[in-house]
Amino acid sequence: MADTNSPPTMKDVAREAGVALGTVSKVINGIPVGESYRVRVEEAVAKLNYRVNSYAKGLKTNKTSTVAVMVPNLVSPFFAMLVNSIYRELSNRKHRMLLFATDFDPTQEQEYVILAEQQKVDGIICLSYNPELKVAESVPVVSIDRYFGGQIPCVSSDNFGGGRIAVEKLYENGCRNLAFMRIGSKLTNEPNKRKEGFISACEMRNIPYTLKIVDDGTPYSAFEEFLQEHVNDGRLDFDGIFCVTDSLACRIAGYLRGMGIRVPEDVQIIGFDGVRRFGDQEYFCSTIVQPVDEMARTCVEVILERDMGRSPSLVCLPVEYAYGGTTRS
Amino acid sequence: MADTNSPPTMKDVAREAGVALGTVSKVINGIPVGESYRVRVEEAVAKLNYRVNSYAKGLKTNKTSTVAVMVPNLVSPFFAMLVNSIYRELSNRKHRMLLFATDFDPTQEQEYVILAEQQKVDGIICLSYNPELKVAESVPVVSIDRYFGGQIPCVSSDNFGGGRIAVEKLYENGCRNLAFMRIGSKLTNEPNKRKEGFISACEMRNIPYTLKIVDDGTPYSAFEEFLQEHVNDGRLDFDGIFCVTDSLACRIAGYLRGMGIRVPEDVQIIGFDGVRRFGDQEYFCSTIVQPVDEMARTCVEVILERDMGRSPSLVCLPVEYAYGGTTRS
DNA sequence: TTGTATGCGTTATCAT
DNA sequence: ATGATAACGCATACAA
Repeated sequence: MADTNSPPTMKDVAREAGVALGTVSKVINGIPVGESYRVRVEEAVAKLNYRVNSYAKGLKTNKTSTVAVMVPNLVSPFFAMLVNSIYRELSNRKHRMLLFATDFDPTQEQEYVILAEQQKVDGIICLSYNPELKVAESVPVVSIDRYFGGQIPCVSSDNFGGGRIAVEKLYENGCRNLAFMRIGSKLTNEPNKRKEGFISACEMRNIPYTLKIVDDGTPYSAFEEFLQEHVNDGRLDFDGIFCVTDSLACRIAGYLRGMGIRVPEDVQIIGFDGVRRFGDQEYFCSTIVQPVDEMARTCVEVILERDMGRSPSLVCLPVEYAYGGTTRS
Repeated sequence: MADTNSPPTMKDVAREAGVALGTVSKVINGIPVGESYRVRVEEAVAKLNYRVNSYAKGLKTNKTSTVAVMVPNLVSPFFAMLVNSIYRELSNRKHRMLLFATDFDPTQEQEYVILAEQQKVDGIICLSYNPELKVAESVPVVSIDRYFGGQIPCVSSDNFGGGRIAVEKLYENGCRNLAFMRIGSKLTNEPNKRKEGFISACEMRNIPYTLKIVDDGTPYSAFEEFLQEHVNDGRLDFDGIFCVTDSLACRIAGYLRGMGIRVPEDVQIIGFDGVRRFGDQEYFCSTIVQPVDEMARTCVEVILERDMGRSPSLVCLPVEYAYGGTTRS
């Protein structure tokens, strides 16, 4: 037995089993073959511990069963949750996940798209901050939370509806003077609609509101100063605050408590995302929960089944409110 | 121009540039070639938007520049942090990351190892819960937090030292009656040494201590009941608790506060891991911080440079205490 | 039903 | 220095 230390190939299996190469291939791929042949091949496979070489297979078939997933990072719990769900979905469909973290850098995003193209992935699922991302025609792409125009389908949650729900909930809980707070890129992405929904609901109900919106990179102390400006005689001007993310909501709650203002007794706060402590414990704050599993499932479906009929260009999934301690039940 | 819609190959580039195939390959790989040839090839590459097919390359060279990373999930902040750091490290070294989530399931772990082998990855970095994981000789493996024996190098933080540091810190802060709490698999992995370190330090200082250790799958209410049993006249028997993870520490703190016992005034708590709210904000609790970046760097180094001299079989990296609100100061 | 031969896109070994 | 050609491991069309 010429047992070199390199992994066995189909040829080795064929020799071991005393059959032809094509027969081995058929057995491996579940194509019917004479019973006795099948058994002999299977024995040889087991004996040699044979593993099909996906690189050879991918080269031949032009299918890699691999999808690239591109997000800013993995430490933000929302991204982590999203990637986790996408992974599960891909795994269920027998696909591998090649992961790229962009750190919000448009240049890196473009480089990773090129890498993914080289890897001949079956598709790219991206949460991109590059408004002019270029990607080859030949590789399917689905975008999360950013609408690139008709060519690239976009999956997002109902950000507008979420903004409205937050206002409705705060109103229902007795709030009559609201504030919206946001920090983030100026790019026109879907999450911007959280603000639109907030405004729309406030105006419909005739609720006075204030917006505090700052660009990415602004120190968070800007929010603290803003809050201090709105405290008179130890009382905050607002009795309800809607924050663009749970992360911001928690920061705001911390500032307020530090200023001696009680949450939720004096002011109620609702965030957005629906992330949980340690991934599976309670919500960090009362929040508008994004349907992460459905978003992940939709992304994967669109990527893997896009050829059957043009897929919808923008799918918007429903959100819901969840109590997390920063509202009155 | 026969412009089929399939991506251009080297052959197309060669034809476009009017040179031979080998010349194109050399240009692509930075092998010196006549100036005029190089320019023509580069122009053709740009014009056709050519991308090297890594599957063909990988098949030929038997190197894929891809590393498989296997963790239980991505939503636990510690795993998320770890994967994030490993990703950065791989990315710096121009490697791709193929990610597998095992959900703590030994069967899935074994299947993923086979998948990774098929993918011909350059190595596998795993945080495994399968004590008898089988992996082909030909693919390098590094294990995190579990020592498999001499063949497979293991990277972990100084769990024993961390346990000692926790005790020292609690003692220094005035605690004189300690408890250790743990939930997790019975498997002998490195984190078990947190308990050993705790005991060792307690005995060295002659501090009375109690252990509350339950198996994976036990409901958390077991801890709550345990605590209730140790409350007399509204006072807890212990004045310091060391928990095996930050996650558990936060749960314990929650139970205690619910029972009217103040943290850190009545009892101080130290966790383990050093995870932060939203990945980048404050620590969840006072904690023993694992050197995640160093662990990631070490894993990647061991995987990518293992052939030069036998790599150490067990590397243990230093941890440190950090204040996070559940201790005094 | 089984075996043989060709080619996927690339690198590398040859002559030229 | 450059161009033709043989593998890499597999799937598949075709011949037996």
